[in-house]
Amino acid sequence: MAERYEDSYLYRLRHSAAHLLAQAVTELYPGAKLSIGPPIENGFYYDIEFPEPLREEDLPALEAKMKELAKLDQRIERSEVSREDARALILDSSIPCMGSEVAEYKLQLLDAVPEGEKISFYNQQRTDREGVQHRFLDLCRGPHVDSTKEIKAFKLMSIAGAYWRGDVKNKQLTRIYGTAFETKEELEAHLEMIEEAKRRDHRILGRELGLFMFSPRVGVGLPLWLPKGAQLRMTMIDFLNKEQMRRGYLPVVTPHLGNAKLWDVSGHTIAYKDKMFPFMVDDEKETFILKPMNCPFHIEIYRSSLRSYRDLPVRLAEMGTVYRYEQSGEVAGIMRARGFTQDDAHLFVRPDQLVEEFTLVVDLIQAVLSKLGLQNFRARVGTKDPNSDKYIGHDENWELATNAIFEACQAKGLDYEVSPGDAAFYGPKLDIVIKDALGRDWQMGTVQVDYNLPERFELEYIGEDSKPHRPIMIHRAPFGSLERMIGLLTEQYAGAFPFWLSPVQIAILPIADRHNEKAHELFVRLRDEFGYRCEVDDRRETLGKKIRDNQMQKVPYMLILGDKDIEAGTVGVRSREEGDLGAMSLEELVKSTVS
RNA sequence: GCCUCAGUAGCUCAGCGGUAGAGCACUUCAUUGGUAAUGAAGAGGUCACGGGUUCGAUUCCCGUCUGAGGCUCCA
Repeated sequence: MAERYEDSYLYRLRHSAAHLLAQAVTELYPGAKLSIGPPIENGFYYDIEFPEPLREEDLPALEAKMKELAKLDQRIERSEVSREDARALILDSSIPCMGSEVAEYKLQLLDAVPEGEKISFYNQQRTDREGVQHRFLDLCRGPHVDSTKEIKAFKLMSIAGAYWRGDVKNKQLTRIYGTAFETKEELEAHLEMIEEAKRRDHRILGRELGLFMFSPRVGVGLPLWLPKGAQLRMTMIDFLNKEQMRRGYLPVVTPHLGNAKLWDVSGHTIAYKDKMFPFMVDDEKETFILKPMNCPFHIEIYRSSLRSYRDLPVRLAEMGTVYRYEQSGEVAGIMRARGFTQDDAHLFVRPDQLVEEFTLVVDLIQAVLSKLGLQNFRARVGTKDPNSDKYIGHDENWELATNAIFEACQAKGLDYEVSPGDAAFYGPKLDIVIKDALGRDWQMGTVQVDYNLPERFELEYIGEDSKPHRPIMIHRAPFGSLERMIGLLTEQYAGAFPFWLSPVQIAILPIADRHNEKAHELFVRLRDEFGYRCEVDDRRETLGKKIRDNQMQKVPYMLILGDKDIEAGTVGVRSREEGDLGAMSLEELVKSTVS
């Protein structure tokens, strides 16, 4: 079994690098208040309150100071002390980096150490050749490496603001991000990997491949889909619709806005208000809102007829475009837009169907992820945070719902982690989390169990006993959103989508003008007889130029058409991955090659 | 919303107190080409926007907008 990162030498090294950073900060910026500095997935950070704002151009000097301090070969030593002694140390202004002026956060951290737990400090010190004393002492659980000289390969990456203890109400500290590795080679490789990831950034590829664009004249976070991106969406929608039809889903279509009263009933106008676009009040004094979710509309459709227990489950599906007023700093290209389309559906089920229906949804999600070629995902069960009051509904229903999710995951052999506080405000959920090229987590598919909206909207079905009963709702979106999924897939494949997804599957390249007519005939055949998405590149350019351009557009196949081919009744086939495949007939091409 | 950074031609970027430059893309001309860029010419910019400093601002300062990386929040 592999060693856990938390137990590794690298983890200790990065933790010590964070201390080294803090030591450099205290020497260069007296009065800086230290808070916390942990190792993280790809490096470390330290959160610090500076007397003057720190700027990015200050980082090289800090890095140089760190190098100098590292070379001093300061021994890093642990000591355990009593709570009283810890307090005294933190307030001892004779120690560099300590003293009452800079103790604010360290004292709070000390108070947060649970009673009975050991309190430890890590100390590193050395007098340099000029006789200057260097010392750094930090309240810290550890562990660390033995000496600062082990910290050789590191780099300070960036500066960011971060709220003390992650709470917006607190002061914002300056977070310095850095990374460290055991060797210079590993550090270089990591930096190279980041560069590579930037090259496959979905925003860059999205423009280069003609998938989507943004215009400030349209508005923040509102993508415009270009022909090739729109084709990609349609292909994904077709695929999902077929999967859903096989599973008994029924299509519905609902408007983009509706009467706010609906959302009063659902609870959105209260719980979700700051995420909604400004309300629209018309002459009749009716208020309309742009829908941030599709649920209330689907609920109205459910309510439109009297439902029997025999009718359930009712599964209403819609590609529903919703609008959420994300804070300006939160929009992120297509991954986090203000208008986006959910592959949404709402399932109205009897209590005895809940686990089975949830299981079928998990099955659908697994099928979708597998078809899209997404293997590296995590499943996360978001449960209620017992300390928060943002949730609605009864505790016993929350428990029933949460248990149903666990049961369904176990039935489908889906490994999951539990994340308290990640539930929706109306119920617990199962989320699929996938990393992008830069290693950032994105929530993709989601399934949510909801006892609350059926209650608020007084949903009913007539049971076997001819009495009304209350259904349970399942909200689910296997992609999560089309926008985010396309962004993720673009990075995943670096723009080279699998054949079935490629906006243009086959490019036909006539060599000279006199081949254009045949090229267009071929185009029509491939489109109408075989259903392929094709393009003819009849620009007056050389073949080499056309090949290069279509290769950069990541078109899976190019068909080259010249005198030789027309005479022989063949085409020259070139594959995106394998290059020139030689001449073949159309039948050969369709049968054995294109896929 | 907050912290840091950035905004020069459609795209990628250089320049930096004396009113702008390259490559690609675009247009025109020549070339009709066999597996990753044919050659030449031309056209393109209120240097994001608004103020200020200055004889003079794309360049320095302030504000706004937009984008990026984080934080908070989320599909």
